[in-house]
Order: sequence, then structure tokens, then C-alpha cells
Amino acid sequence: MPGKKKMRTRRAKLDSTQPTTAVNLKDLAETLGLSSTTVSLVLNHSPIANSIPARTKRRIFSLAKKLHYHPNFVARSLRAKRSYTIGVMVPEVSEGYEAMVLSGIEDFLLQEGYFYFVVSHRHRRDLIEEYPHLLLARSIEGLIAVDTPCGRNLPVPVVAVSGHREVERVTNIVLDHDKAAALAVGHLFDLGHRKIALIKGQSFSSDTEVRWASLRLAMSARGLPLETLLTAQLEGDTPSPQLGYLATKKILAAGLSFTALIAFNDVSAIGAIRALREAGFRVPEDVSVVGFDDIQSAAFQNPALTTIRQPLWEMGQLAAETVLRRIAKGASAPYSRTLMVEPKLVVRESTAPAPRELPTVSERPSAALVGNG
Amino acid sequence: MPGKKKMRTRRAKLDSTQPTTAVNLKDLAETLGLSSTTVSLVLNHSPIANSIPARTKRRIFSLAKKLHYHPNFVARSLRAKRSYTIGVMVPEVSEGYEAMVLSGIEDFLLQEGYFYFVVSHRHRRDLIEEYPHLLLARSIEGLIAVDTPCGRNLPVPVVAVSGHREVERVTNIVLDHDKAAALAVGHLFDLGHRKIALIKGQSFSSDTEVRWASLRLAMSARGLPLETLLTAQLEGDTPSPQLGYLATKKILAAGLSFTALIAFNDVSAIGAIRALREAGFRVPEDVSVVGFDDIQSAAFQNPALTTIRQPLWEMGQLAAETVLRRIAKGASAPYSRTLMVEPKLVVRESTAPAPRELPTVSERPSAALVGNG
DNA sequence: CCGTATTACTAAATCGCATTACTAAATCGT
DNA sequence: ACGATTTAGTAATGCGATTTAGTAATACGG
Repeated sequence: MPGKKKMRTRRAKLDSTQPTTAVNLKDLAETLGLSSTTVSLVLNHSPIANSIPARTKRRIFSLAKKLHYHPNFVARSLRAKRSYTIGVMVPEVSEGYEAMVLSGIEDFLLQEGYFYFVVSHRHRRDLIEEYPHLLLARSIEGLIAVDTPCGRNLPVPVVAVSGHREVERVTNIVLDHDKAAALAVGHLFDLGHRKIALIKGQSFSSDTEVRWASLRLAMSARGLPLETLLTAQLEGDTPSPQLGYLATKKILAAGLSFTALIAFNDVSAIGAIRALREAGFRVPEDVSVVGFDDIQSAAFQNPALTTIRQPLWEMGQLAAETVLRRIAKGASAPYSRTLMVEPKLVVRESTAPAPRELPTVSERPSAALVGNG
Repeated sequence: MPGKKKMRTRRAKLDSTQPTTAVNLKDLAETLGLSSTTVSLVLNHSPIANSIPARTKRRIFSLAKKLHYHPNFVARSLRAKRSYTIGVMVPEVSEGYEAMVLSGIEDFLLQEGYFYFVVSHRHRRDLIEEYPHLLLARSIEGLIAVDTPCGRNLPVPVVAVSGHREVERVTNIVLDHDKAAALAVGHLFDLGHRKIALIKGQSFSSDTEVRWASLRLAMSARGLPLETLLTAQLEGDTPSPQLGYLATKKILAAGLSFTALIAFNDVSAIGAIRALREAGFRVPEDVSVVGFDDIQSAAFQNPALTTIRQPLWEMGQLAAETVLRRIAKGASAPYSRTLMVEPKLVVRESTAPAPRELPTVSERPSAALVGNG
């Protein structure tokens, strides 16, 4: 009699030209001639299933594998009140920064059986406010905010990657900016550079102020003054080399000569190099350029970019690990406010010893190197 | 009597020092002295609730708002068998191709109230097999497979972006490769190039064979022979300019001279340029290079890359739109097998008229341009 | 050979919501 | 005034997995 029933169920699925609907516990149980309780207990390695003979267990496992059975997460979540899902907020899914962080997050999360929702807010205030609630309504167990001023006081653990500091109950994963700045400035200083231009990030970027402060500190530690005329800020919402290009143009227009430039990140460094070349400077012979981040394409720029590597993938990984740990420990458990990761100087081809004489725009034929590297 | 019950429920929550657990339908109903059916019907604006007087409705809505009631998404999904979630499979969350497609997918999906899970398989066969089932277990309503040979016969609509063709019940979103190849070859031909080297994609990439066939077609249409010695294939799992670099090295080593190179994609084109330079060729004066895709950094290479733009963002957008449409129509509805998108030639700086004489490696001092562009 | 333990399971309740099928009372048309 | 309709709801079922509380059947100790 149970045989008949099982045949019908399976047959219906096999006969159909329609695609098979996902297998569920009951299907399994009926096919095996067991109760769904037994199957569930065995599949979950419950100690209560100790008494089930190995043979039966094997039968269960092998059929489950054969039919690609995976417990319905929605049902499981409902019952267990756990969603095994976390939310990730990013400014956008760009080609550079976020992709690397996401990749790190994903690797860790999937390996732990968690999935994640990504939402990108494009710096829109209303979305930054709204998304955490939308995610919460979907029962996320934790939230990772990448480069995003994240909502305070959410009922789940929040980990910020390069977020603004000092938000209650948020673990911050940040680069050691002081060390990063010291690395950049020190490298140029050691190459003999004394006139260094700086490009500051957009005001909405959470790294901007800290990195700027660290840069000033590192400069003054080497006795280098900070010339306002050698300074410009990125302007524009969507990150693109164009922003660095325009910022560099502005510095060049100010007329003060310099032998090195530290950009806010690699993307803007790429634009900066282009602006410098258009103005007739060779990089790195006349002007050295240092970026931040070490995005994948930094190594394949021409010249390859010297940069301060921000371990983005590892930061994503660490963020995921931290959220999961905080989830496991429970909401009331203590948590670290800040986790610092180490920057690394990656010397490539965009930096060189400072030239003997300060290069100026007027001195050299500006057409010489334009349009070709 | 109902009063007593409701007091107990609410009180328990208010007394607790633990964070309040979310309000549910039953809480609401009991507090209001109504059945959960009524409350549910009203909150969902069901026509069946037409007969409920406005006063009662108002009471329900206002209490719901006051207690911040949000229906439990998990329970709702289980019951309604709708998760408003779709799955996205990608080879990996890289900096280039996938990020753009994902971005397009996300824009459309979020705007329609859908969320998505991303999983990356890194070309591992077992993961490619297993992930669709894992996603299904999470009740996805549809699947987008980006550059992934996707599982056949799933119980939800599947849309493949640049997937392998001719899979049952899968809508394919593909570039018009014939047009793309004609654009690339035609552009170089018009510039006077007759000796064109080609880099073929990795065998696991779904675009590889079609693009190759189109390229051969386009070549022969112009009367250009396809020299095996001017041909190399990318080798390696993780996309990186390094692969293009090595492939180009191999072509150079073969010794046959050429004035132009068509790479499989922008990433490999970047590597190709580097290899050409190391061998002493100027790009584009000696050798022109054309890429495919038009990833963001293509425009900011030096020289800026001439490329065949694949509208990646739009493809993501279209994929999302198509999945949602197929979901709305139901599984048995007819669907388009293939949706073609148009390539566009983007002329930048990596292509130029063919030089008078065929350049050869031995003719020029190979150190001249190394390390600087 | 009786009572307890163990083995090998199963029935039923539960998670929160949606939905189908009702009901009891009031109102209406003729 | 009596059946029909409308009004204002409620009870019961099910989505799929987990979990608690069981139950037969056999084994074992004394």
C-alpha cells in the first residue's frame, strides 16, 4: 500500500513533461517508505536518530543525494527562526572596490551555509535609511555595510567595512590609515620627493576624512608642509578615473610645481596620470603617482600603478566572519568596536626617484607625449 | 476574557529586558479582539474584506502601524510559495564583466521588489550542478546564469546571459557575435590591416566558440586568411590580463609578423598590449589592438582601448526583466529562446592605420619602450 | 518469565501567514 | 413576513521542516 502511494508521487513527476518541482521531505519519506520524522532526524544527524541502523541511514542519504534533496530553507527558517541569510549594503556594485569586498564576503558566507542579499544605494539618503528595514523584513540575521554610513541600533549585528566610526553596536573593519599614509609618504620621501600633491576623496566616502588626517600626520612627521595649492578633492557621485583627472587638472592649474602625487584611490590615480601626461609630464620620470587600494587593474596600467594595497578581499572575508561570529554569540554579547587590517606598499612603475629639477608645465613641449604613452 | 489574554501577551513583551521580538498577526488580532483572518484580510486589502466596516479597518491599520507590524516574510513565502527572490549564478564576482551585469540585474530587480542571491562557482563542475538546487531550496522564483552552462530543466524560469545555447526552457541573452566580429575586423580592415592576430577565449567560457566562429566568418568575408601561427588561446581559470599577456607572447614567439590583434576581451587585450610593448612594439603605431566588452577601465588604459562594446549593464537589466516576465506569465507560457543585443564599436586609441611596412620584433631595439609607455 | 531497556521507528504540534469554507446576525425586496 | 442577500466576521487547513512525545517490537537481566 505504501508502495502504491510512493509510485504515484514519483511517477507524476517523472511522467510530466513539465520540469520537476523541488523534492521535499515528504517525497523522500514516501519514496523510502519511512516517515518524514525519521528522514529529517537522520539527515540532520540528530542524536535522537542514533538508534536508526546504518543501513537505513545510508538509504536515506543516498536517495537524498540522488534526488538533489535540499531542505526548504523557507520552511526551515520559519520553524527555526533562523534565515541563514545576511544583508550587504554597498554604494554600488562597481568594477573595483566593492567587487573585491563582495567576493571575500561571499567566499566565507557560502562556505558557512549562509546566503546574502546585496543592495546598492548609490549614496541616496532615503535608500540608506530604507534598505536596512527592507532587509530586516526579510529576516536577515546580520548586516554588512560596505563604505556606507550605516543605520544605528538595528536588532541584528552590524559590521561596517570602511564605515564611519563610532556607531553604537557596529563593528568596524578599517584599514590602518596611519600606517597606510606613512607608507605612501615614506616611499615618496625616500625617493627624494619633497613637493607632494594630494587628492582627497569625496565627502560622502567614509574613508575620506581619516585618510586625509593620516596623510597630514605622515606629511608633518617627515617635515613636509601641506600646501593648499597642491590639494584637490574628488567631486562626483560615481567613481571614475574622470574624477581624478579633473582634480589633477585643478592642481595643475594652480601652477605650483610638484614631483609626486598621492591619489585618494587607484581609480583616481589612473585619471591623475592621464591629466599629468596631457600636461606634458612623464610618469614616473617627472612626477611619481601613488594610488590606494590595489584594484586588479592597477597592476596592468601603464605604467603599472604603485599603490597602497588595501586587502579588500580579506576585509570582506573578515567582515563575513565577524558577522557570523556575532550572530553565533547572540545579540547581547560583547563585540569589538574596531578591527584593523594592514596596508601594504606595492611598488610598481608609477613612482621613481624625484627629478633633480622641479618640473614645470611651461618648460616642456606639452604635445610631446599626448595621446601616446 | 479576550482582554485578559491580550494583556498577558503584550505584558510579557514589555516586561522583558530582552529586545522585543517582532509583532505577529496573532498579537495584532488578540490585541484588537479580532481573528487573525480578519486582520490578514484587511491588511492585504483583500476584496473579501469589503464587508468589513471602515472603522474596524482603521483600527487594524493604526495598531499595525503603531506596533510596527511587518508580516513575516519567511512565513509568507512559505505559504504563498513566492519568495520575491531570484538566484544569480556567476563564475565569480570579478572586477569586470560580472560586476557590470550584476549591476544591471540589481537595478531592475530591486525596483520591482525582488531581491537576489549571488553564488559564484569558479567554474567548478560540482558547484555548477549543486548551486541551482541550493538556490531552489531557498525558493528562488527564477534563475539568471551569467556566463555559466546552466542546469537544464529547473522548475523555475532560467535566463542565461552569454550562456551556452540551445538548452531546453532557457532564454538566452547573447551578443550578436557576427555583428561584433564584423565590427572588429571591419574596423581594422578599413585601417589597412591585413595581418591580424587573434586571441581565443578559454574553452569553458560560453562565448568562446561562437565568437571564434563569427571572427572566422568576418575574416573570410574580407578575404583574410586565418593563420594558425597568428592565433593563441587563453589558458587559466581566473580571468586576468596575465592570460592575454601569455597568449600574445606565444603568438610573438611564433615569429609571424602582424599589424593588428583582436583579443578575446578587454582584460586580455590589456595583457596583450603589455606583451607587445615588452617585445618592442608601439601600440597603436606598430600594432593595433581591439578588445571586447568595454569594461570600465578600458577607457582609461593607456592607450585607451578600442573595443567592441558589449552592453553588459543592459544585458543584466534585460535578463532581470525577462526572468520577471517569465515568472509572471507562469512556467508553461511560451518564452523566447534567444534575445540578441547589439554590439557597438568604440574607437579609442589602441588602433591606428596599419604601418607601411610590417613591423618585426628584430628590427627594433626592444628596450626602448619597456617600462614606460 | 517478568519487567526494564533498547531499537526502530511514527503521530502530531508548531512556526506565521494566507486562504477556503463557513456562520450568525442584520437588512432587503416583494 | 419570509427567503435572499449583505454584513461582519470566524474556524480550519496547509505551506515544509523540526521537534516533542510517544509506540510497538524485540532483547536482556535476574
